[in-house]
Amino acid sequence: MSASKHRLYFLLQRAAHRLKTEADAALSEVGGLTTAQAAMMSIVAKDGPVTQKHIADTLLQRESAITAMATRLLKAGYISKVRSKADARAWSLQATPAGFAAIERMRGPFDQINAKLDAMLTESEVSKMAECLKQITESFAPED
Amino acid sequence: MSASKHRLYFLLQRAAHRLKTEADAALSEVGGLTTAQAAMMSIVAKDGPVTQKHIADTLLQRESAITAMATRLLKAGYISKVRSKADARAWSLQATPAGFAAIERMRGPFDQINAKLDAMLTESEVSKMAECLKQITESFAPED
DNA sequence: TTTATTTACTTCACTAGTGTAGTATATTCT
DNA sequence: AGAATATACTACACTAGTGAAGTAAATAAA
Repeated sequence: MSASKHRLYFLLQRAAHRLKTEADAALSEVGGLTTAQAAMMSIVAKDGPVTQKHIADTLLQRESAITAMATRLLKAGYISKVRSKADARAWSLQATPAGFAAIERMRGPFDQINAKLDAMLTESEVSKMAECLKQITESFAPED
Repeated sequence: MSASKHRLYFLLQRAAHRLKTEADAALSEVGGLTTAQAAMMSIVAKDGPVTQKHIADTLLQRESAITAMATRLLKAGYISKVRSKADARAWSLQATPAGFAAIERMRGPFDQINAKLDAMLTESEVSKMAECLKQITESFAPED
């Protein structure tokens, strides 16, 4: 049991938590977005008008989490939320100019974090890590 | 920028979140503990009577998070909380028999998760991952 | 020995997620 | 077309964390 010997689960959670907290601190300095908000905004900005289901699927989260996050982003003025013309059940979310601006502001801090990661890991370590993390996410996908 | 190209930050958060959700579901079936509670209980059980500060340092979390978690674990009857004899400010937390029993029950599900990880990753991948995750946690330690 | 500072913990308002139970609209099956 | 089912979202109670502001005890400095 190599994974249990190394306590891989614990190490993964701890690293993720530490990195998230650090990123949140860096983002709060330039203002506007938290890392969780940044994750959702990136999808909204990139994939054009999206439904909440699309976001939930991409982030591997529940629809209820997206409802709550959309409410916060709406209140902050970063997204617009109108009924989808194709489906009366669904919403159509889009980034506002203020939303795009907030995404721009967060780029700097995020580049710095990535630079720090690149400084401590070799290129092959990064790509190896990425591969393993993808595999973990896939293998632990719901209902399998 | 290898890390940004691979979106390492995003992959790490997503894998951690997915793994945690899956582990929580598995633990809830045997009953008693969540993964967050399991993390704290492991420390309390292993390191004997501990202060909340010790737990906060080990888990890289704020003292306020530990206060809240200790309250829940106390209510569940998994720990005892008495004043430290050495330091009147501090508490002395210890696992109760019910706490030890809960830890035992969670071992099965956790072994299964580790087995799944071992099945999809080679031993060298696991140890390499562990090393990288430790390095990330250290490099992003507070105040540096 | 007083004073200042640090330390261990608490409280509070907040973000952010799960999971369950609901509503309203779409879709599929006879 | 009508009935059954699936889908998109909401509401709610809950866990779990941050960060700031506070209290009381311990330690260090004067």
